[in-house]
Amino acid sequence: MSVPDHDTEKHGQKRKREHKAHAGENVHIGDGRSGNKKSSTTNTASAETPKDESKARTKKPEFKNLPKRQRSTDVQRNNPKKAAFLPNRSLAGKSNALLQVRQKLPIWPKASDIRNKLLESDVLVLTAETGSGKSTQVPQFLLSAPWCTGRVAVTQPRRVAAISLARRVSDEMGSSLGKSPYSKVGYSVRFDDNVGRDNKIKFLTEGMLLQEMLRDPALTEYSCVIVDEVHERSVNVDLTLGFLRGLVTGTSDACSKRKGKPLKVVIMSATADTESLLHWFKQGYQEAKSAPIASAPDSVQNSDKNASNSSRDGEVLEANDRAINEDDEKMLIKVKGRQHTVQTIYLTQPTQDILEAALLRIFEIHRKEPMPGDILVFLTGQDAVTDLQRSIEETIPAIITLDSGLPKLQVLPLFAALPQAQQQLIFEASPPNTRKVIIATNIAETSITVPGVRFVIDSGKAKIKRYRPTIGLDSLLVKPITKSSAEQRKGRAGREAAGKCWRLYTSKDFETFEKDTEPEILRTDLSSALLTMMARGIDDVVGFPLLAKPSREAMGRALLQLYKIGALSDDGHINEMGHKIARLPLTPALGRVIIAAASEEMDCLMHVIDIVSCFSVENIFLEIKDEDSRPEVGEARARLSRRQGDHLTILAAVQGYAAENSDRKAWARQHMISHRAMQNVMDARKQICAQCVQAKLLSKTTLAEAEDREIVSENTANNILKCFLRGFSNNVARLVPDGSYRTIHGNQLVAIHPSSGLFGKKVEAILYNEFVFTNKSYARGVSAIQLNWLDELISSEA
DNA sequence: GAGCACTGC
Repeated sequence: MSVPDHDTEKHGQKRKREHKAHAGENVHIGDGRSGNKKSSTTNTASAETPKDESKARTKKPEFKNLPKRQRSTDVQRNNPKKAAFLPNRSLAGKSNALLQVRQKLPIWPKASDIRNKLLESDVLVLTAETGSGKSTQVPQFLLSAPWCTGRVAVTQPRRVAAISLARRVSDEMGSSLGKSPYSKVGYSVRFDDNVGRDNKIKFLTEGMLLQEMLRDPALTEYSCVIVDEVHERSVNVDLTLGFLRGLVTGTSDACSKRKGKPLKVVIMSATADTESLLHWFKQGYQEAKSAPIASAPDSVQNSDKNASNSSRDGEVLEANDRAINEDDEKMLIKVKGRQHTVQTIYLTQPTQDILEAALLRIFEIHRKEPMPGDILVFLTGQDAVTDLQRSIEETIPAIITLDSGLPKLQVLPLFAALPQAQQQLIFEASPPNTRKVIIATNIAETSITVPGVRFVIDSGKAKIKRYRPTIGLDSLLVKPITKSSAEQRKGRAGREAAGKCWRLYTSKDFETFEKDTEPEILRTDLSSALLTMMARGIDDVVGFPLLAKPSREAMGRALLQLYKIGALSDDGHINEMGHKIARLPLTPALGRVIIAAASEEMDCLMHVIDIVSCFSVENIFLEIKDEDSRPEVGEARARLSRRQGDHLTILAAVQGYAAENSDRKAWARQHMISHRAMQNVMDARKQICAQCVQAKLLSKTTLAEAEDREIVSENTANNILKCFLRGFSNNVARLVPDGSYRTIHGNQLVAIHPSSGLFGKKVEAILYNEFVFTNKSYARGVSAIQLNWLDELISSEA
């Protein structure tokens, strides 16, 4: 199997490369536009390497809830040669064949129960374990409901999941996908909108639904919103639920725009605490009943609870009463999954050395457990993964000497920063008589499903990011996982057959784990979430219904932050600047930088967009390892390096990549820059440019002229950094006499991260993109600035 | 001298 690396570059010369490419996401390109016999792949992928094409761009489509056998149709789609031979009856034929499989899913017998409950109630909470088929079947069940005159939306936390589920459901329905005529199923994710006029079901990311609410807060196009994977509790899902509660209970201003058409909300989750979810919705109905006017501010609400209800629709009130009095059972459905049994084995004594324990366990499994059966090990991070990989590889020779009859071991690391081609290896069949050992971070818990796993080894730990509002610092530390997370990891052994899970902790330790992972909204910088609310008309962000209430401190810090960048007026309401920032798919700080760069005085928008695009995707720089580094790589990198620091170095990298018109992939390899990350940067750049044109921050002519960007002058370089200062005025530290850096606000000690070009350098002051505590407080994405720029900043604000 | 995982018209 060749490494799927050389996918499209030769072909890419001819077509505009940028808008297609975000490897790992586009499950397959162009497919949506022609889900029928004329395989779309012909115009994009190299016909001679169809498999490589699909693999290069695919993190394995994740059919969480479907048995492996069912995935075969996707293989056919991925393989245009094969697909070309499929007769044209394929759509209907495929759908019929799939029906038999669907009927065996645990969720299948629940169809009428689900429909009946939604006749009575607008809200339904459905818990279903992995393998039940909920994500694919429930949307289809609802299409025949009498209230279902509009679309059914299904939200997903991740883009790949939204796309692959849409494809699966369209197959099941005998429909083509997306924009093609008569297609019943579409999807909408960032960079890839594939929704057709006739679509009845639309899969979309949570973020995308929130975006749609900006334009249509009442979600008038939908009869139902299914919120899937709620147990993951992303910030976006919590915001989504808040808005949906307002819509179903009638407290949202937007309700009247639905013109009496009901909105049904189905909340689907694997493990969530269903009682409290339901309780929270009922509480919403209760509050709606006592609130005098839709979305009245607190002060008004408190003044007279029995004041006129006349402004609200009588029907809504009736529905609310019904909901409040409803028996919980009538709003709840639980479905068993179809997982194979997994035996759990704990340590009898706690261990000090997880890697050692994992190493022993791996060889123990390898000697005693039958083949086939791959091993999946969950560790905390990239370092641990590569350490264990090394130990295993060092130990293998000794083990073989002891027992030469053992099967071989193939060790495969898996973490997000790993180049795509290497991630892809886990999906490839291992050589005969070989057992795979996949050593993974949390990426294998939710984002990537590893096939062939029968044995799981769980370290019981993960790195968790947590924001500290008091000092504006993110910490990224190793913590014990939660019970639900441990169950999730264990379940990875039982997807294809019965399996075993070794936990590298005692059952007593397990009992000390928290039940569920703390919702992200409680451990993140809230400025983005609050701006999202405000831009959608929520005046009283403190009163916005959230399943988990962040601390006052965190809210206060975020509001202050928004005020500081000028997104709020003095009275605390969102202003025009805030609205502009909210429209950009960026953090508020980065959005503010964009606005600053568009000013006549600064005039460096195109450059700033390049840098901001990089900060909004993963790290573009690959690590140069000592062993394999070719001298020319070091030189190529050095040519990109800029003395001012990382911002301008990144700019040089993006410009170098964008200017390369013949072979960008080779350029990326030559500079040890991630091609995949760069494709994402190009997508983001294009999107941000388009939005800047729309917001009149950028004229189309400037955009067109900017294709060859000139060398950055000293003055422009300074302006670029001054723009970043606008959004990141808190992220400034100055050199103090002992040679360390301390923050201007708060006098915190800051070390320049070793990945920075300014590492080890002493400059009067630094500006940085991120402040993260790992084993020290590190500044990442660092540039040198002049302290007097801060005075300029203050005087220009005044 | 070091990087859990996602998302955004």
